[in-house]
Amino acid sequence: MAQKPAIPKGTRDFLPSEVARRTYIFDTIKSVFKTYGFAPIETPSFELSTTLMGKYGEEGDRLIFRILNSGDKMKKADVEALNEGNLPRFANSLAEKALRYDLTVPFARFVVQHQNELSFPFKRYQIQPVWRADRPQHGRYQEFYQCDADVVGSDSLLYEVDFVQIFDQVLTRLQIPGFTMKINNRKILSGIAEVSGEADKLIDITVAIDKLDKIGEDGVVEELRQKGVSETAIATISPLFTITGSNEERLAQMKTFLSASEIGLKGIEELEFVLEQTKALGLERAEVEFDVTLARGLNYYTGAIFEVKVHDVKMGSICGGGRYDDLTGLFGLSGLSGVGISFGADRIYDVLNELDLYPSDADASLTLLFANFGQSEAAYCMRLSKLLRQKGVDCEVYPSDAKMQKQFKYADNRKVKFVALIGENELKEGKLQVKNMETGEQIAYTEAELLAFFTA
RNA sequence: GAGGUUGUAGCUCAGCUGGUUAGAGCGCCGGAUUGUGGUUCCGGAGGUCGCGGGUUCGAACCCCGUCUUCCUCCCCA
Repeated sequence: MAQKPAIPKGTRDFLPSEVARRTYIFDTIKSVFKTYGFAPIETPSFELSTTLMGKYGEEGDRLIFRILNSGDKMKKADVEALNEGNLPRFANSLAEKALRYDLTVPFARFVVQHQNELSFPFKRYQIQPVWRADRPQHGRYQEFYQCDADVVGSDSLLYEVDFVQIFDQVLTRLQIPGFTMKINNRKILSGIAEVSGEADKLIDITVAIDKLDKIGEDGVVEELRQKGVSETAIATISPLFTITGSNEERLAQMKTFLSASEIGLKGIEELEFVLEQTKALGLERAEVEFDVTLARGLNYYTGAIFEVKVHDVKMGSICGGGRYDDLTGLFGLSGLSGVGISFGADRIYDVLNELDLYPSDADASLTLLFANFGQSEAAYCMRLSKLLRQKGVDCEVYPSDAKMQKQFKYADNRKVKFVALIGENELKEGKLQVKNMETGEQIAYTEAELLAFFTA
């Protein structure tokens, strides 16, 4: 071994026990999605650059992994653009393909492309990896799995209500003890910008107030100034920083604040509906909080905005989502409203590891190991294994007649539930020894009894 | 993309102002126990000190570059 092999930064390997835990997470999410009527689709891991570029804001483009053209296509490089200093155009000429950055934009592309094969409202879920050329940090990877559920072709707020239930169901089933679902509405943010007289600075304003809990009131004011927001506008916005009380009380205060803004009041109305319906349905573990400062960077959201954070753990949001009225419009099909959510599987995996929340059978391994006592005994065990496997029992025969100590140690490491000891004597007497590795108890069975025991 | 930080055995980490042959615990392998694991006891193997260059009589330690880790921004799952 000349040099130790390595994997790229921000990626990870998963051992069998780790994959078992991740499978448990994926299966939990899938089963809930399914009960709400979502069906799975898949899209390619990479898309045409033009499909992705420009869909995630200025910062987003920087974080998209580009795939270098190969072979003769390299000759298509736009050297002129390079000389002119137009790096984006030069990059586009070098890389016609890019790894997907999220699952929502490819889904919008998918819907437009297959519009005549789908019936609307179209509900799909999608669990696949995405890639971001971000600087890795705790809970931040360059390759990670998103678990998305979206519905397009309906502007019904009942779907927002469903998604709130889905967040609650999934995270409750995963045994996460406490988590808060923050909810806001982009129309309320538009209303704020409108009321302050800076409607054209909507993005700057929302990005700034989104940082309230991080940089504080003074920090937000400072950032607003830097972005060129007027002092009168800042003075108008400032009272929002100190809004408190229950969701109902906050909504009431916002209603007053936005009384002059039609779009703002529309946002309040939508949010009220979702919160009322949610209250009527009830929640298991989720706490719902209306947070005016919740903005979510994605600039395609137009209505509800969601974010979920786990209590008492140092981790960014584990889920996000929202409504986007015209995402498919970017690909030439307008008039379709969509709403969706995303579970960050890798962050959930990290949280569950940190809080040690896996059920004991999440990493269950082999059910039965046949100890190997030699050629003829092993041959008998192989026949018995085949019978058991046909009944769906997972089992295997130890590959060589090594010392019992070694065979048992192997069984122990593999977390095997039972070890069968079938040597010369057992075969002669027709008494097959089966040891329970947890209790240490050992029982002799006839072949028929053994088959019955494991297939019962 | 900006600034900082980390890297020593499979894992977690010691290693003094630069000074012989780089250590420990756990794990691994073997034995005590030739048909019984998870406990105990005894023994053993295992390291180009992330990589490349430089300074020095001498570098795990100092300098430069690079990769990686974690952190703060940016942004986000």
